[in-house]
Amino acid sequence: MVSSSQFEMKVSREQVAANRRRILQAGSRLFRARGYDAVTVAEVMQAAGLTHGGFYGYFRSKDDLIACALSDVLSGSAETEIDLASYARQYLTPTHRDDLAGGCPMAGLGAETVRQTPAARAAMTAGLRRQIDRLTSGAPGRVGLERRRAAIAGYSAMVGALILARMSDDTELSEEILAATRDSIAGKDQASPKPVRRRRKSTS
Amino acid sequence: MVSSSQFEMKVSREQVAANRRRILQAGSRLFRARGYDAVTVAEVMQAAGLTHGGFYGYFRSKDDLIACALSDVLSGSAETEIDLASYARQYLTPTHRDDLAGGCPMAGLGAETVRQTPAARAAMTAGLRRQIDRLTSGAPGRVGLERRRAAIAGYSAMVGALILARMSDDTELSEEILAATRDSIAGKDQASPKPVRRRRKSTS
DNA sequence: TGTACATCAGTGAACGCGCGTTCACTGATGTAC
DNA sequence: TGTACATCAGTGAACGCGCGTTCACTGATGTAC
Repeated sequence: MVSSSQFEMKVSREQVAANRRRILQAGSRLFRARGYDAVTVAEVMQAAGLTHGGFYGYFRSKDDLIACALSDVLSGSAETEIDLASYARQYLTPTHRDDLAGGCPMAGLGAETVRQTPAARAAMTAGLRRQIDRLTSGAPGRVGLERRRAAIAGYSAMVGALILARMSDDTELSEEILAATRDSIAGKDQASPKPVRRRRKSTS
Repeated sequence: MVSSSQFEMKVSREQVAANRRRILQAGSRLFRARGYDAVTVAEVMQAAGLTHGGFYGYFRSKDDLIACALSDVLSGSAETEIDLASYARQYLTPTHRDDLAGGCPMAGLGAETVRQTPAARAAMTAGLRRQIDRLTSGAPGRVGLERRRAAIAGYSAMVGALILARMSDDTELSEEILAATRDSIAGKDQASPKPVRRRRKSTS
């Protein structure tokens, strides 16, 4: 097969790219909401507006989709720094807790990803590394190492608290977990150390 | 059916009770190691030394086993208090990270339990509540509320850090997460505020 | 103590269902002349 | 510009497999006389 001109079939290619994007997003949302195993290839395709048979024109397998969907959601700009305190204040909210599908992939899928493909774990690890870096620049501390430690411990607390808050079947306990961890990171009494820097609603 | 004397069939009943205990323990370990969905009823029974058909003499369904197994592992003595700092020091270790089957159920199964039966969530919530109470008495702080907040935030950080450390495919990052969170809770420079009080190796 | 009977924990084959994956086909899009 | 042909994204039926669950059966344990 001779390689075709790169301007042939322009429209089709855009359509295909758009479909791929829709499959990735549908997969990402469904996986976060219900876990890897419980989500069906057919469901993902239906959510993307296609039939299940076409799936293998886009991905080699369900595992491939998982890895690609993770890479996709987690690939944010590594540049922008985030203020740890203000991030915690938006992360540890009932809104985020109840938004499984649109919420943080680390909290929703981190625990299950240990048993996934190396590619899936690699995608997650890369996302985690990026997130830590972004939080480090906006963390309190004199030295870089101190800020990095605060970022790691703070992010761990956020992820853990969100998971425990989601798990609890008692609303009061659930909200207590969010509030306690939020206050512990962002400071209940002490004012936020830096002016709040707004980020997108609730992801990675 | 007339209720039989409570001393009839003594041996059989003990055998049955022992088998039930073995099934619960095998289930608990397998679920923690591989997640609810990936574990087969037949596998659990084989691990308990039985064949799969006998399962329904012990439990009504796989979901029933999940709830009972969770209740079983999480039912520790609520009385004993735990020192937060020393608990963190044994919780956030590579040993615990690598011991999926014998490790903390909250870290291993917490995230997946959101989508489980009400009974499973209730068992987990009860276990979490007990754990928070035990950690509260051994947490730093002047007032009770302050100690409780430290216990919740500290435990959240432990669970989150263990999950993130397990997820990472890079050993260096994984151990950095454990160390950073451990130091953040237990104090790297400041001495532990209370004498270390030994607890069992690594559970709940 | 000995013998016939009842109970019931445990066995393993079988059933039904759902899911990942395959494949022959369709029909719209774009190409060649 | 118009017509015949090639490509290939998408369709939906079908396949195979594994899992939860059921069920007729076995055989050891304990009971009754």
